[in-house]
Amino acid sequence: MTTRWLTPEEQRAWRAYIGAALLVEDALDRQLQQEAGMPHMYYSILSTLSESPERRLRMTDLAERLKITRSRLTYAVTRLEKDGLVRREDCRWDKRGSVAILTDEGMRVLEGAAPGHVETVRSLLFDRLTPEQVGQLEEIFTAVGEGFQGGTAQATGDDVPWRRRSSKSCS
Amino acid sequence: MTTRWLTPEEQRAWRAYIGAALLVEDALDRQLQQEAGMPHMYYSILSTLSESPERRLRMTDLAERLKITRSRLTYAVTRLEKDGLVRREDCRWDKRGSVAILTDEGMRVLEGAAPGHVETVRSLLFDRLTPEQVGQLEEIFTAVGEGFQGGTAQATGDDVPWRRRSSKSCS
DNA sequence: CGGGCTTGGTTAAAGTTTGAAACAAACTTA
DNA sequence: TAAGTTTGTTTCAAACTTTAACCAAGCCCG
Repeated sequence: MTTRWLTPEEQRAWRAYIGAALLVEDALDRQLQQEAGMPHMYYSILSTLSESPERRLRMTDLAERLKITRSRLTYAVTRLEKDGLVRREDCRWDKRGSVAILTDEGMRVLEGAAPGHVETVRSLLFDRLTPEQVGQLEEIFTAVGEGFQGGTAQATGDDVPWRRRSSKSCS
Repeated sequence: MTTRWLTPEEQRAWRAYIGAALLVEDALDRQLQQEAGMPHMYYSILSTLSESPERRLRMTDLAERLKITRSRLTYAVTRLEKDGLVRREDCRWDKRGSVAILTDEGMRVLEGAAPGHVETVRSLLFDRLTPEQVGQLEEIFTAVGEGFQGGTAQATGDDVPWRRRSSKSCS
């Protein structure tokens, strides 16, 4: 089949998106690196843990929510553990498993970094959008995200490497 | 001043965006790594060069268009040069400068990879959006991107590290 | 029970990105 | 024009990500 190239509108949208998304992530990383000494993803790890019951989550669940690989998470948690912001514990129900737990210190650091982070997100993104656009943004990326639930694979109807299964809480 | 936290709508939009953007970038990287042996950013470098007059661009201009640091670009171009896809030449007008040039081999590789890449972009993004949403996407990220033109700096009205100046073409 | 497959998590090596110097050419200006 | 500053690019080390094993614990079924 002959390639369906992008239409001019699609090209403009794609370029605007790719460029701005990169700038936003960079700015976010820089801001958090300055004020909290960690990149955005690490902040997200703390943040996700803080919202979980007992501030704890199994590694696989955490990876799944953050949409990152287990290996990447292992590395990150090891670093955060060294910094005393997260602690690991063995899962009592499944001896293979381990749980990441946000420490009090981690909670403090998170709370200290949150205002600056939110302010940045706001100034980069929401301050520039109308309320309608905020709604559109949500719809667009919800739609895009859903594409990853059912195995969209391209040309070669391959196996889907991004889908992940779930596991019991193990609180 | 007390923090202006995100509203529930903003939170939903932010989460949908962060998650999906990550998945998209990952999928793009994986697809290009498979089919072209390079990450998305490297592909963008080739692509940008291919659209420039004489397929050449000064390092700084290239970095600016791609919204990446010069250092990152240097590393990438060094690798692409090793692979024979790009060639460097000294700038005749400004002896400090150097130009990156897409080689014929680079052009071939790019052309070979383009269809698969476009197909992926389409299946991940545009196939899931209505034409109106494509328009909204462009507007949203154009607005966001414009925020980086005038120095938006946050809380501490600091110096702006992302703004870059321009330089002569040096064709 | 006892292989053999799957799952949860880590590890090692290679590749990439970052951020702060280092350098050298170009510009400014006294 | 020498001294100081800015600009274009590279370099280096440290931090991070990826990929592909690897290992142990659960699971399945004859």
